[in-house]
Amino acid sequence: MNTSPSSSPSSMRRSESSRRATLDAALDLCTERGYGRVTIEAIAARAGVSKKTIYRWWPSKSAVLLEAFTEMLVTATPFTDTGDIAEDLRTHISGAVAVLAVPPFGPAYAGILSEVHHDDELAETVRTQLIEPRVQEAVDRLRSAQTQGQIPPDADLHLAVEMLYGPVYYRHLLRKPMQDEAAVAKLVDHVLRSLGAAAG
Amino acid sequence: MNTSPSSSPSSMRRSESSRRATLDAALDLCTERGYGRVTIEAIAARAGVSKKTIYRWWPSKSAVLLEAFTEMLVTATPFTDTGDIAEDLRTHISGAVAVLAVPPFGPAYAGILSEVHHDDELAETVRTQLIEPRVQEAVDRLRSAQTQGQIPPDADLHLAVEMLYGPVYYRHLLRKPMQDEAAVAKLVDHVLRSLGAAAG
Amino acid sequence: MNTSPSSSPSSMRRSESSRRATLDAALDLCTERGYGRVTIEAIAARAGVSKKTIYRWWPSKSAVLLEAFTEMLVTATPFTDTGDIAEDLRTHISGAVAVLAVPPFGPAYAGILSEVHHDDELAETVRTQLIEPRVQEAVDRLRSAQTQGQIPPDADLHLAVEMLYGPVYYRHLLRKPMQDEAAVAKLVDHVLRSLGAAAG
Amino acid sequence: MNTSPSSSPSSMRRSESSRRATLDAALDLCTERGYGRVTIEAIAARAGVSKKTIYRWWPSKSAVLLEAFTEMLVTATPFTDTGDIAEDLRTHISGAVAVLAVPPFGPAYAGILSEVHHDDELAETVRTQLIEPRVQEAVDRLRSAQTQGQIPPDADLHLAVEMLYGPVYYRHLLRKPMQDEAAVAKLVDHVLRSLGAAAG
DNA sequence: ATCTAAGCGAGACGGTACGTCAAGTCTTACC
DNA sequence: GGTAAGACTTGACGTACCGTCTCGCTTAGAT
Repeated sequence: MNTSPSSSPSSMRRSESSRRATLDAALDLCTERGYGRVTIEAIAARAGVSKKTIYRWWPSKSAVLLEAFTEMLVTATPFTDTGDIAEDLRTHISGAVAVLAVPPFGPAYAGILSEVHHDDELAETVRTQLIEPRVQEAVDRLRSAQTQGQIPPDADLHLAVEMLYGPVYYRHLLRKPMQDEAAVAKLVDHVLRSLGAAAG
Repeated sequence: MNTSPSSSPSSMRRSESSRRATLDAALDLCTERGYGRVTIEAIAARAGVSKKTIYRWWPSKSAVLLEAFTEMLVTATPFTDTGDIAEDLRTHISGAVAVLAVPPFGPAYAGILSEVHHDDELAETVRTQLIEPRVQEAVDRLRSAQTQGQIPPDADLHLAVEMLYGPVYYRHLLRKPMQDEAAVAKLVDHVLRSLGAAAG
Repeated sequence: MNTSPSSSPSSMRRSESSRRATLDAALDLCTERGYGRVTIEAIAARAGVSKKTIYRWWPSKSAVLLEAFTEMLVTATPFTDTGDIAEDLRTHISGAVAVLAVPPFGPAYAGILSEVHHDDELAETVRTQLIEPRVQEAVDRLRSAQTQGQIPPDADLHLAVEMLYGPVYYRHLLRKPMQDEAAVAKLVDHVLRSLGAAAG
Repeated sequence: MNTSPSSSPSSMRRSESSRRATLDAALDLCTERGYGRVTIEAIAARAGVSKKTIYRWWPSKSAVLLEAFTEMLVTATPFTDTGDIAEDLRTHISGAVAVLAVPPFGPAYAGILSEVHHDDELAETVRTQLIEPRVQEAVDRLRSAQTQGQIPPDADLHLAVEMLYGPVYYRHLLRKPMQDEAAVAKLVDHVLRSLGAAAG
């Protein structure tokens, strides 16, 4: 695992304090003015860091925010195995919904996704650093439920994950986030039922 | 139905030719350079229209592209009623997937969504002009299937629509669009089954 | 003599009320915001007159202000003949200084002069309508003094006029206007002495 | 003496080559299209300099041209002391007339003066950087003549300077520049005579 | 223990686009 | 036909950020 998701000059002489100040300033600005109004210029000014330093270590402002965002997400949506697949999916999805509900993470993530379409490198990073690990965890948990007979052996687990995350993204992007635990539970139930599982 | 989706001064003296040239130029530029590199400046130059005129009738570049995009979408994803709900949902979702697959509409829509999070007015327009009419059509069709007994009477139709559109959006935003008709069919089957419908 | 110093279509159907409203609005705006910030746009709005109408009758905003300014000046600096040339010159120059000291005339005139250098037509109008009549009056009065023996017969009267007006313009343009009657009197004395006249 | 006539950030890091290119481009454009048609936009384009850089160092286009003009004038109108005050004044005034006769300096200066009336900062700069040093030189030279008895001890030297420069400005602004050395000589003679000096 | 090369802050630079303003032209409807 | 209203193209405004580029400075690793 690459412990430094950001990039090039690769040096031990990198200033950790500059890195921290940059990430913090970026999140603060994102909270205050929204993703679209965050600029490298402003991050540098706020962090007391030179623009050059930012450009040395990150390719774009979305990369900065992505790093800050990822740091957060890793700890926020753990995957548990209580033996009850429905319970565990509810916990996981609720965690994701909760993170998106807390400024600045929701807007920041929407902003990052907004640039995925015209930034190939960013798209790659989002997929490999953020999406795939999470999807893999979900698939793994589903597969374990499968071996325990809670889910039919021929179920399409990747489709299931998409049916779980899809509505979450859909609502987040249209700014009508999932309201409560009940909505999440209902979604999880439907997805499990669509796989042919016994009702939750 | 609002016949003039764009905005303020409201006048009969508005030049239709300027409006057309603007929308066309916007889409062309979106194809050529991608949403992120479209600028009002460039649209104006390409359309042979003054920036002032654009600013007079639209609040932002996303509003311009949204209008162009909406014009297209209205005719591209009609709702049919063949009596077979699975068939009709497949047709509709496939239409949406197909539109998103054709440049410049896919990138344009991703770009528009990307600004929904920091542009309240745009968000409102997207929801009322674009999303809700389409969702309503889908819900209507599902309800009709419900009265015909193809779907249980207590099914949550709005959730169903979200489970259909959700993965489409999810994949579009992560740039892994639905590959083929089979994938769409599988999704539709799962959603219907999650509602407790008889298998497709 | 051309009674309508402004220009082209020459019609009896011209609206006098529009003309008045335009000139008044122009002077008002000149007082309020200074010559540089007067615009045709603003004059039209203030006067309740269409831009087209202004462009129909005047070639530029300086032409508008020049017409308004000239109307005023005609009556403000009369030439008297008390028999005492020094007295009469003092009266005349003091009149000119006084007009320039009253907003909006001073700034307006400075503004008009400022465009003389890149507007040939305006330059011509300023010279023939404004400067030359006034210079001629001064020369005439000096000549009359000459025939009365108050000034030597070989004196260069045009140079004298320039030595009188020169410092007035010089100070006006550098925004250090003549302070008082005494300064004017001193100037007149010096000019007369430079001509070889008996001391005032 | 202020070695950096232009303004604010005051830095050693300023690019001299940008400064030169800007001043040169400004004068060139002034020659080609006249003061009124010179724009910051065009200066920047011609000089290969960014607009930001111009705005960083000068408050307005007149300030740019003033700096260029001042550089020229300093060397063009030196003050000599041949012992003959009339001779020296003729030399000085002829120098000023000559500079104004050479495009782009005459039109540039008229343009600058044209903005003195609605630009307080510019007015201050023109007075302190351009006018007063020159006036002071003239007054000094006149005072030296005074101590040598060429001019009466009670003569008003500042008035004399105004009588010299006044007609030059007057004629320049009305675009009837002094024609020749003889005209300048005549003016100088009259001014000296007005002071009570012995005839030239 | 001192070189020395890197990272660093600061910020000037050439650019692109922004959103606004006014210029001057043109069209529509009124009188 | 002159007029008020106002949409239109053009082009400049002054500002904000972009990403690149010196500058000196500090600072850690290698000499």
